Formats: sequence, C-alpha cells, structure tokens
Amino acid sequence: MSDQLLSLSKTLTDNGHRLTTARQVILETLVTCGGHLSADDLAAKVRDAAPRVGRMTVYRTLDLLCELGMIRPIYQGTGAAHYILMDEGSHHHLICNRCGLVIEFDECMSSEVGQALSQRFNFKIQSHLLEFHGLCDHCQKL
Amino acid sequence: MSDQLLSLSKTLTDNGHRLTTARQVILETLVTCGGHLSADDLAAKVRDAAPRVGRMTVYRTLDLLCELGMIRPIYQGTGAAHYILMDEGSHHHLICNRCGLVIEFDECMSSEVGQALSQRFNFKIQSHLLEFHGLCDHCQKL
DNA sequence: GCAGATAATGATATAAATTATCAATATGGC
DNA sequence: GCCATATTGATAATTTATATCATTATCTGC
Ligand SMILES: [Mn+2]
Ligand SMILES: [Mn+2]
Ligand SMILES: [Zn+2]
Ligand SMILES: [Zn+2]
Repeated sequence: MSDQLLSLSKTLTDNGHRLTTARQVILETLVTCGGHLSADDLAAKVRDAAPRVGRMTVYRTLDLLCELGMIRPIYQGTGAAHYILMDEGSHHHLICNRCGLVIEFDECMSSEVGQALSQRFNFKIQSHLLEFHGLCDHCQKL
Repeated sequence: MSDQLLSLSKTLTDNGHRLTTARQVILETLVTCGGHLSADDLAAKVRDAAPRVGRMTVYRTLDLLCELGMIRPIYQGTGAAHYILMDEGSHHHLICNRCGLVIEFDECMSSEVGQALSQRFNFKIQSHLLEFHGLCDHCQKL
C-alpha cells in the first residue's frame, strides 16, 4: 500500500468517514491510474477488481473526495467530468485548445500569491490548479 | 457595442468563421452576463433576446469559442459545464471545496513560468487559469 | 468479540446534459 | 444578386448525473 493511498485513506477517516471496502478499491484504482478518469471510466476499472461495487458508489465517493479537496473535476474533451488528484497540493497543465493534448509540468510560483489571498479573504487554501491554454506544437502548424 | 464584444467578434471572423446573427446574440449575452453560465443557462438567456436561436447552436458556438481559446469550461457545483471568459488572457479563482463559493481575484505571477514552458514545449500560450481550492471563511467554522 | 446506531451501499428509476443527423437556411465572396 | 457552402435548428438518441429506498456493512462502546 503506497504512502499516497495511506494518506488519502487517513484523510477520509480523519474527517469522520468510514473506510469501506468500496472506497478502498476506488481510491486504489484512482491512485494506480494517476487520475484523469471520468466517473464511468473509473467505475469500469473498479469493477474489474471488485465487481460488486455499484456505479452510484463511485459517483458518491468522487463527490466526497472533491468535498475533502482530494480530487478535482476538470474538462478533458468529452462532456463527462474527469478527476485529477489534488492531494499533493497542486496540479499543473498545459492544454491545447484545438486537440485537447494535456502536458503536465511541475514548477509554479503560486505560493506567494496564495499566501496573500489566504489572508485577504480568510480562505484556507488546500491546493491549487494552474493551467495554460493555447496551441500545442502540432496544432500550431495546421 | 463594447470593445470586448468587438474583439471577440473579430477573433471569429479572423479565423474564417461567419459572424451569424445567432453567434452575435450568443456572444453579446455571454459578455453581458460575464460568463460563468452553463450551456442551457445561456441558451435560455439568448432566447429572451432571440427566440429563434436553437439550443444546438449555443452548444456548437460554445465549442467553437473554446477551440479558439475565447472561453473555457469549468465545473461549478452542478454536473453541467460552466463557461468562463478567457479573452483577457487569464482568469483567477478561489473556490470553496465545501460550498462552491467562487471568489475572483486579479493578481498572479504566472507570466514567467508560462514563458519558460512556452519555450520548453514549443507551446503557444493564449491564456491561463489559476484556481486555489480550500475552505472559505464561512465553511471553516462549520 | 458482540450489539446497536447509523453511515454507506447498490439496484432501480428519473432527470439532466451532451451529441448525432439532416434537410432547410443564411452568410460572405464574387 | 448569385452561388458554394458554412451554419442552423428541429428531432432523436446517447451519455452523464441525480434521486429513492430497502438492505448491508462499519464503527463505537461495551
Ligand atoms: Mn494532470
Ligand atoms: Mn470567474
Ligand atoms: Zn494540439
Ligand atoms: Zn464555503
């Protein structure tokens, strides 16, 4: 069991939620896949490992994880929400407006800005998402 | 007709798309409302001004505006996509993970990072979105 | 370890949001 | 104004998301 999985599980129990087998499998699948899945995509993968887990439980678990700030829904081409992991505190993308290509990157200087905002609005920051949008190498040449 | 509306219209024609009356009304409504609308919300408002504009046209226009980088779909509580205006080059949010409150802010230091990424990946940046997620003043006290 | 209170589940039904089709129409270039 | 064709909108189909509720599993306290 990975550290990340342990940490996510702990966040659940720390907030008074039960660590059910369904939730365990869902978390494990989510971590293994590295996120970027839709609810139904995830439900399908989860059912490979645990066929008894219902689709509703996946939807509800995703909602719960969102509320706890562990994941975040974003658009990724299709009409369905895709969920990215937020437990590391940040997530960064370059996204092509034409073909939908997603490039991940790490560096970012949002901490200072966050600090200031946190005070101004008395807002407790748990994570951030930074996305640059534009045209990828390939799509610029079309 | 606002400068913003003119600029958006120009982007359409500059990219070889027709400036139809439907698109004009859609853009105008979008700008007037300041974005943050779902496709169906927008369709309803559009039909107040122009009853003949069909829902499909709104969906398709929103897709087109996304592809041109003028707007961007994000999640805002409900299952439907909400569209934010991106033509100013950036958009910044503080979002409460519990109640969904959205606070807008202006300052940000993403330009330098963007510059570096742009070169590294040969990616033409058109805009960026920065979101901080956490708990608002009110929800921290629950 | 067991019982009880209750959070959580999952089968089912319903609603909401998105996408596909295609004949009719409006648009911009000439 | 004419024409080629991009765009539209009515309709239908599909995909996503939400609501219900009886049943089950989890945790707490003993
Ligand atoms: Mn990612
Ligand atoms: Mn906004
Ligand atoms: Zn691309
Ligand atoms: Zn809140």
